[in-house]
Amino acid sequence: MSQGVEWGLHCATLLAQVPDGALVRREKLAQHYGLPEPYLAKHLQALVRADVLRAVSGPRGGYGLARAPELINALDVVEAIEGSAPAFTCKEIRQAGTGALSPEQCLRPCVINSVMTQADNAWRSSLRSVTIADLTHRLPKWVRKHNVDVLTEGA
Amino acid sequence: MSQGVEWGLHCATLLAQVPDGALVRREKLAQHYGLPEPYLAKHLQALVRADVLRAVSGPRGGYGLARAPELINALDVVEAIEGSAPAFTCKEIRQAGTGALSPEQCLRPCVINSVMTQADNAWRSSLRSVTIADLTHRLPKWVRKHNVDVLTEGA
DNA sequence: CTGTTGTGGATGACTAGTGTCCGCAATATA
DNA sequence: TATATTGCGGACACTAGTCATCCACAACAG
Repeated sequence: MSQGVEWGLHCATLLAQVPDGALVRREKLAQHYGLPEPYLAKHLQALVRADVLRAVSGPRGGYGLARAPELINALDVVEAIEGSAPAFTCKEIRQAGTGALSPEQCLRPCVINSVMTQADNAWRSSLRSVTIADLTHRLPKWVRKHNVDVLTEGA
Repeated sequence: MSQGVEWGLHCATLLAQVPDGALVRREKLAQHYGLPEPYLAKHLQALVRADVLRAVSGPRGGYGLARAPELINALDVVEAIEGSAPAFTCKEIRQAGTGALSPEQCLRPCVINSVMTQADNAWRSSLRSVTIADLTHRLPKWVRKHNVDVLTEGA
């Protein structure tokens, strides 16, 4: 899995901690976690397109959450960066080779595909059950204070 | 996710269907699903190393299940091929950059890592709950007959 | 108008997955 | 024991996706 997921999750959680939904510049965001700014830009763009973050150009611009942190879950962030395609894709090999089944014999979905899909759904449900707000609340409050202090210093 | 997972799951399920745990040659296995035999060999080797399949060399040799199909679950097969490492790996970016936390401040695991790990566990639990025996039982019996017929013809 | 900031595309390096090949080891049969 | 068959293991290309950077363009505040 792409490390951009970790970046996106951390950035979204961080943006949920700034007071009054203030905007944070990309440079500041990158420096806060020691990330390469040009590449981080790519992932932030994906998050904006997925309506997880909002971006404002120009001076006093930057990034912020597009919605209330209670309305954004971890799956939103992960899918924005990794895409929503399931990790497992059935190639229907049961329809190939000497043991091939005809298309009429394959009206029922492949049992292996079903099992993998079920596992994928369990994974997605787990991520969907956690919101960005949950993530911030699980942080010790002195960590939240630390983050806000770092972000607002020199502002 | 590697397509070898699909191959391994199908092959394990197929081997569970042959009567008396008879061995099936690699060539036969590859032809049954129209797979490239040399590459399939790689994945079969991994399954043997993981004690999912057993292999016998020489004439009358081939592959069979290493254990009873009730004692092999889907996760065993997936991990044998994909490895057991979780898809998400935390790079601890909270300890880097201007917002870095000191190692003493990071005694608690990263909340984002926790969430991803929890989702990963849900995925693994889902796969672990399904055995190879379950997979064969979910197949229509005329499919099982079809597979056995194809495998035993010319034998 | 001007400087600041994000957007989108083009580009390249690097890693992992895909696929093949060949010599070696193991085994059943004559 | 000799031989043919079969799986094992490593070496080798090819491909796709990730990682990373750069630059011209658009949007915006003072």
